[in-house]
Amino acid sequence: MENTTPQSIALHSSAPVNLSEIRAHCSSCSLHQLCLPMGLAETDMDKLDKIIGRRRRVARDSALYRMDDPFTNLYAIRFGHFKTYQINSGGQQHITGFQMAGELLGMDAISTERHHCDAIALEDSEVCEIPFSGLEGLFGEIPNLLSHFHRIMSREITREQNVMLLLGSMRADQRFAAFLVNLSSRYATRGYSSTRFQLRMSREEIGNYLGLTIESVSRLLSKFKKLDLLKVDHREIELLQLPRLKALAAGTESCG
Amino acid sequence: MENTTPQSIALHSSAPVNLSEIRAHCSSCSLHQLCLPMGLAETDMDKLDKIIGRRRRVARDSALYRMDDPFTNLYAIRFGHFKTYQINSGGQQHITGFQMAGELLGMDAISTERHHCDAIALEDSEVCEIPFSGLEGLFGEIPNLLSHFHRIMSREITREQNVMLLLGSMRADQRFAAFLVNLSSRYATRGYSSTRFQLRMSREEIGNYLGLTIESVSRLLSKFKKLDLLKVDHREIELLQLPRLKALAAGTESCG
DNA sequence: CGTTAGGTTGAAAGGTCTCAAAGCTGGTGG
DNA sequence: CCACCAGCTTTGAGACCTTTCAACCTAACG
Repeated sequence: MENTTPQSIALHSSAPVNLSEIRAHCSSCSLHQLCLPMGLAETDMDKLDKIIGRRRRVARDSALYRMDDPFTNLYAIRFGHFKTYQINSGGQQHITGFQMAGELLGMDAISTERHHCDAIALEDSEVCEIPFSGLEGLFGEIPNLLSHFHRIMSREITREQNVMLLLGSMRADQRFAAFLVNLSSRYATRGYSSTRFQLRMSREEIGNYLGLTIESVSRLLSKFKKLDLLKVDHREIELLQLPRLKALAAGTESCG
Repeated sequence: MENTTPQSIALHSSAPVNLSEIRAHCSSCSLHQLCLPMGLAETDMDKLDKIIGRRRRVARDSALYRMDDPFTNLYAIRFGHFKTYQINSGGQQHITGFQMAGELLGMDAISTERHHCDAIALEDSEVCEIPFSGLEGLFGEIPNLLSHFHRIMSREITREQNVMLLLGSMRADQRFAAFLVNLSSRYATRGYSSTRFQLRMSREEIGNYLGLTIESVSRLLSKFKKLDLLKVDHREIELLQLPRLKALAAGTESCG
């Protein structure tokens, strides 16, 4: 049996993180049309490569960073999934997002130079460390990089506004449908199936994110199954009627 | 009676916006330690002045921009208050934020070059138009401006995460307490009283923002009044026990 | 002084949560 | 190979919180 896949390396090592000191190369990365270097010329991508730190493995359930950690790097996800959550003063956590390959983590830390949330790997994952000071140094040289960085931050703002919309004005079934539709489209842009995928998070994590209890999520899954909107087997999901799910999320259609 | 105050100009003119063509000057603006030019040297502030467009009046209830409007400017609020809201596919609106003097509007439009929400003045207000292309041109020249801009965008991300926390995991009374405490601290940083201020938004708008009905907001006000946490007279509010309100928002204390 | 918009209050309904129990699955050890 | 356990999930019943629906109030305004 081969022992060289990322997962196996992480699993067989004693240390859960920082396993890989391999330098990252944007130009050879399959995600570069989705990630920070999007649209960059080859020469500019090389410059970006020079400032990018090592690739870093993060084993399942371990932290990429924790709240209040000093901010030095942004992280681009190479593969795997993460969740980010805040802990309120009552001690309970609330998940603010699930992130997947090609997405950038840590932007909320720029303002105070400390991370505002915990970022935990949902499965064995790998990220590129992007030292922010190095990135700032490149902005003057590569205007395209700067403007794309602004677009990424702006997109994060609109993403969060959509979640506010979801939490502030949708019923439980709408929220859950919107959640599934959102995952679906993100997998689609990554070249995966928009109708069959694996949930990387537990029911509890889904509920926490959507402002629902685990029982409500479970009931909604059962209800959607009964309505033939989807099939579930553990975390394996197949969306049978994506259009109806979209209509449900939009509030156009109701599931009495 | 004088007819030269910002309000009266706006009120007596036929056109609701674009009344003022006076060029803005950051250095003479009382908000420059709160706003985009924060921490800038005098000479850099002058450069910023050169690219900043006119000041623009926005009469109460009229739009600074609308969803899908093409994005050309960011806006810094000089005085007055705004609300921003999204409209979901069902046609109902959801308020994503209330903005006040010194805060920046429009950052969510950078990613798609179209505005993602409506921005409506809650009272007669004035903003500085900041052409984004001009701002981008300055970033290379003034690194401090760029890094402060990044801090502002990052702060917007954390602000929204806090709202997600509020909507996703707080009870109605906690939400309302958190809302009041938030306003209180923002007025405090602007040099106003942290305990006495005027609500610029209707009960309906508060409820919409907090994911509650107008009736719930009204009941919470009555409840808080009964508990001697505050006094209300229409939109005039006095917080009588800010510490207890903070404890309520934090979930440390409960109001049975 | 009637009208209107915004706000308050009450009673009933509804949705989601809480609590509880049971089912399923994968891992462990005999 | 099977029994057993722990963790996650599902399902049910009742409670609770917030909403809905309705009536009433108040201030502003023509």
